[in-house]
Amino acid sequence: MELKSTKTLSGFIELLPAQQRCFDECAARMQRVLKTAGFAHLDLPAIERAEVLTDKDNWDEIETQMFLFQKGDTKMGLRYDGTVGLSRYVAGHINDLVFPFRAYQFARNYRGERPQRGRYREFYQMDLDIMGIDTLSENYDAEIVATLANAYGAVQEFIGPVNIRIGNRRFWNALFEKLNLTEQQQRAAFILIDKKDKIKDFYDGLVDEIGVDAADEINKVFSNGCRSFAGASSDIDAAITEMDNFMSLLDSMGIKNAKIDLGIMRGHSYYTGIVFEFFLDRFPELGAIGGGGRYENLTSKFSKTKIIGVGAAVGFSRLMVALMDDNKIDLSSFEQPVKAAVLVMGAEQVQYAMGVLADLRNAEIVSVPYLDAGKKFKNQVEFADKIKARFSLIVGENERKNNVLSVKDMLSGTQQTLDIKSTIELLKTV
RNA sequence: GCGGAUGUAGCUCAGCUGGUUAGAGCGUUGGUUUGUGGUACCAAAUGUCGCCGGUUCGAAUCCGGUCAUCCGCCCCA
Repeated sequence: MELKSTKTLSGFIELLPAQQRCFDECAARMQRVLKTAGFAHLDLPAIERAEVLTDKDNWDEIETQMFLFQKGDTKMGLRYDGTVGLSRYVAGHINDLVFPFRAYQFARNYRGERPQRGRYREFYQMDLDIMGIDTLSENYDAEIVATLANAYGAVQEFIGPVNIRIGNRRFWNALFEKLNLTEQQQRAAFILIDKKDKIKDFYDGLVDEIGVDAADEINKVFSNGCRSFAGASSDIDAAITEMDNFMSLLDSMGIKNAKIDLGIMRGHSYYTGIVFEFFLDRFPELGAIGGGGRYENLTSKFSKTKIIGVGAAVGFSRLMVALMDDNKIDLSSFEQPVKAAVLVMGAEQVQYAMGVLADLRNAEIVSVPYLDAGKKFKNQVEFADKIKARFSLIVGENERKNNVLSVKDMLSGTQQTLDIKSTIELLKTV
């Protein structure tokens, strides 16, 4: 019989047990930080109506980017990030929620694009957002960034320290206005600035799009800093003041690893104010490991009420898989979860062994039995060794008759005979 | 959608200037007197060499096509 492939579909991820434990631990720690900051956990549907996911009508074109399908007359698709579903959710439950509304999601998202390194078709993303009706203070922007920084801080022992770069769309909009750029020129300039670090002919490209004079002004932002434009216009001043305020709020919350970098743009067109990206100090080559910003009008297609938000997303799978694949995370602490392997020598001992197992578990000792009692004892010890059990608890005829256990220390190889109570005491102290 | 690379045992790969029964390491199973693992030694099992076609006396090896995977673009809603 021909064997079927055991490989996952391209772009899909699965982890080995130790990796998964590490993944779960990091996910739990980061979520705990968000819960402490009062973010409500939302677990929204993975499938949305196609019209929620896209405004485009060209089914063939968007099918290359998303997973779309049809049941009866309903076109639907898998969500590609948390923001779209959240917008629908908030707009739909506007009377049931208290604003400013803060929520986080930790969920799988799906993209239909062709996979490549660090880009998957199915991945976990952590989204956190604060949304307000009509107004939402820019002070929340700082709170979002500080909260996310703390979430990364909770897993610092695995991923190392992060640094934060802060951009500001408002500043650029004000500058573009001042430079009298057309809408088309603004869009072109946006894209070039966003890709600034990736492309070589940044300046030449700018000149092509918006002319020498404007290109020189934009270059000045990167050479002399945004402050050199102080007084150029009231909008520019307001943007600079906004950034100053933002940075001092971060400082108040103990976040010292942030700096302004106006090259940070973010690809999404919906951002309107502060934008930010997080990077790893130790592995800058991984690129942004999370980011976000302030947006407006994201819910306009669902509600007439104006909802303003600031949010962030963490590419959690991408981050963890990139680090684990290159052995940048030490998994040794995740490889030894079993405290006791209960080895059973002969079917007559099974009943006694099961009682021992229940006692161990009541005492919250992670314990695993080997219940093929007819197997050679050698195989049983080998099993205990392979699962890296700290102790083997041997149950043979003698042990059962005397109501004791042979407790073998798998590191030293030494062995002693103890009753169940003393065994549990020993295991709890190790 | 475009470009590059790769497809050989469960896994990682060698073999590829064409030539008898296709190899290694790891893993798996069994054994080294059967109540004791991590080391060592011995042995065994497993492949239509991705698929289709062509060249040839002869193809894992050369050529064409196709599919798949990986990498890089495009795209990034």
